Amino acid sequence: MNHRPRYQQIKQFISDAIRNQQYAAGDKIPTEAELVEQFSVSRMTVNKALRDLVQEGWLIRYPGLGTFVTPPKAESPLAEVRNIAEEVRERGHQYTSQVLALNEQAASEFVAMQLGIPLHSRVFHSLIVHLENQLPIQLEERYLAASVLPHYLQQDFTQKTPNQYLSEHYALSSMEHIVEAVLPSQHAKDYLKLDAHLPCLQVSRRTWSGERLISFAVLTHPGDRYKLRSVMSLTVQPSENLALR
Amino acid sequence: MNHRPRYQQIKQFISDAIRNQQYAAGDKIPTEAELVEQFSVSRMTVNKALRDLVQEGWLIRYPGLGTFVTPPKAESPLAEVRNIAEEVRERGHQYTSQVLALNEQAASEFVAMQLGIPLHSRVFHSLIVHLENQLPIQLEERYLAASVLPHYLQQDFTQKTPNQYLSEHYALSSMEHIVEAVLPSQHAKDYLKLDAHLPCLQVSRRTWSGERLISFAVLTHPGDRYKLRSVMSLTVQPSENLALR
DNA sequence: CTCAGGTATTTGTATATATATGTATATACG
DNA sequence: CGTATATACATATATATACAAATACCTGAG
Repeated sequence: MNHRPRYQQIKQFISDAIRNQQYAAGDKIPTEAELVEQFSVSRMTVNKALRDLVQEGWLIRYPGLGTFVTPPKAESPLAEVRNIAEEVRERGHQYTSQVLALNEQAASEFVAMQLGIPLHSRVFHSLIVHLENQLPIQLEERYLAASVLPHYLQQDFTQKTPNQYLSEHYALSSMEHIVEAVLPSQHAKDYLKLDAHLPCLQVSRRTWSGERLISFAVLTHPGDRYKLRSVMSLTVQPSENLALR
Repeated sequence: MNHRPRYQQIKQFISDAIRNQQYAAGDKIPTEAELVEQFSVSRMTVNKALRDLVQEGWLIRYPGLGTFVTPPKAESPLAEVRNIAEEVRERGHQYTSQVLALNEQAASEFVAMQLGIPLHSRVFHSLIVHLENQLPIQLEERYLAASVLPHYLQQDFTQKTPNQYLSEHYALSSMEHIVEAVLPSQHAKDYLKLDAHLPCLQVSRRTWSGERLISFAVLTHPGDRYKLRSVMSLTVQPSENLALR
């Protein structure tokens, strides 16, 4: 069944527990002796796993005391999800953004379903346009339950993208994307300065921290100008307004 | 008798055993020493066979541990890449397909670059439209190096999708997708029966088996009718014709 | 009470051994 | 040149054992 080297499985187990926040920063994790017991391996195998995790920056160890979780750097599994501001700057271009809306709403049926919360419960909403060399490249419409981040509305999102702000408060662990090609909505036409006939890429993204659903965002890109690169599998899914029968 | 090279016979024997489920995913297969015994050959011959099977994605090896059948879930996310025919049938709809083109070509600059092969080398090309209840839902244009699957052109792709055919001959291990929203090409307009102003989802997919790049395909979907669901991260990437400076 | 010293706990490190794969070289054959 | 063999050495995983070093805790002397 399990074919990978034992020490790698142990590494996985521990780093998973840290990502899931079963161990918080500063927590003491089990001793080598306890892990030997738990995994039925020799101490040197456990030691190899822990030394690796120290090397990778997950843990810090003190002889006589134990092994402790180090504060998580940018080393979240979503390191692969690049921040749009960083991407733009890496291309050597100027990044700016405009906050078009930032307010509190009662959850509509759609938003409530996406976030898995009761209808009409309080949600925060933001609408931001991201610009590369003054040219709008992404329209970001985001919703999150008010209880998730009570000070969301006080943030200045021209300085820090909502995604950055979320990452600082939650160890984001998984995402789901649904990608569609659509004609631009009125919003998109206005703020991305698009013609009505230009196709747009619309990405609906939900973000989890462990089991907790944190945020729902709709990202709209001018389709002829940007591509989305994925490292994973895609499966075809019929849209709601599909009339096939 | 059989005068194929010994190492190929060994490859065949092992990959057959995997296909026959004599070894399940994650199972440990015999060590080189044991196979040397069994086939009465030198270790280097066994080693050549096993290295090939690793390259083709069937096996994964660890020094000191052994050789294991590549597991489907943990390390190959492609279990989630659904076959379009199966997806349609799971929705209780009728699946059909039409082969619009099936031929051999010299690799164009674009195709050669995508497949990482020399310019003008021989490639197979197929153009297939997939239909759900008679309605075209995907246009699949596919290229692969002729050396990868010499009998590709002899297949009946109304019975078996190219992807199915590939999976039977290679343990597909990774994919890369680039997703764009575009207006339909002439091909797409003709075969998907779309209006010129309807946005399309265009998915460029490259498929690997281990380290080997197997195939390049462009899948076009009517954007208002289908969505693509992804379970992974996406990063924005500028397209070639981006004029920002 | 403080302090020195012993003890238990925990990690750090080193060595040896067994196993299995990774790689390189030389040779031979058709 | 590709196939196949023979040999040799390197590398990676895992176990077992031993001892060193850092820390915390307890205890008895003063």
